[in-house]
Amino acid sequence: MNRTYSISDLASEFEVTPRTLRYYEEKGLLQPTRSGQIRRYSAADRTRLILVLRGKTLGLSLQESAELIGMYDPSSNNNAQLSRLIEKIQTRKAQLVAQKLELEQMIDDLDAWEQRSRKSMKSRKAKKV
Amino acid sequence: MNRTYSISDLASEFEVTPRTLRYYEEKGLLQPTRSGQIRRYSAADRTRLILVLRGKTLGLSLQESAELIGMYDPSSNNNAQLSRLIEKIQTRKAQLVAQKLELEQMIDDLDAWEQRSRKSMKSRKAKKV
DNA sequence: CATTACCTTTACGTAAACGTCAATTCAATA
DNA sequence: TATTGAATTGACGTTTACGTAAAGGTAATG
Repeated sequence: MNRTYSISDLASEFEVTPRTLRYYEEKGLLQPTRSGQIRRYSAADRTRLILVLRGKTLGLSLQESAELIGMYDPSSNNNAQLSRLIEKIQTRKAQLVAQKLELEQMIDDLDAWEQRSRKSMKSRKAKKV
Repeated sequence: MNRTYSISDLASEFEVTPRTLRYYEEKGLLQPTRSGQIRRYSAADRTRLILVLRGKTLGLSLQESAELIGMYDPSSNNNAQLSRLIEKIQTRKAQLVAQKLELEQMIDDLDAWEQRSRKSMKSRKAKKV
């Protein structure tokens, strides 16, 4: 129990390079312990890594991810901050929803345009383009 | 009609610098015409700018935005690509939804922890922390 | 006509997020 | 014991997305 991970364990599991993990440590996102010179990553480190990587797919900077993760420190118990965090996420989600609607509008436009095109082609019968 | 915009028009409207607009042009995202040396942005340019900026808030690179915008070229009328685009957006939205759920779980955890803390404090009565 | 207000290009600078050697160390194995 | 494999620490390089002068053109205005 209390399993730990080597740098290559995590690197291969999450398809990042060791360099990336060291960089994240440098930026305070991970805090592996050392057995001698070698880094040993805890389950907590692994979880934080997951959060950082997810943050990236959501377009957050490492800085932002660091802040968000800091807000989920059970010992600090800062629910107010966590609520604000959720608000942020909701805002972002709303942006995505809006964007999606707009794209659907676009595709509808294109559909309509295609329809008209087809019709006018028909009316022009065999006329060449 | 066929209104155009100066670089500072767009810059101030969208709160970016002229440098940014020139950079976007350099990257092929905008294609203003010239009256003499001066750039004149069309409504189409303005629309593309909006899309680029929105892409940014969604965490897309300029490259990615360029690709997506390219997919919405009415003259190309490529509905299949547009559909793929919508899929991408939906995927991203799903990620956000999942993330939000996870955060809500986190806040619930913290709430529960807080509850327990309060209770144990009660049971210890006036014992100092 | 001189100033002001915008615009231009050229070009070097910068922060973030790693990539990519190079030179070592250390432990396990042939 | 020699080698191999994985790890380490520098340290410089790279890409993206602009920032920031510097030096100059142009048009309207006092």
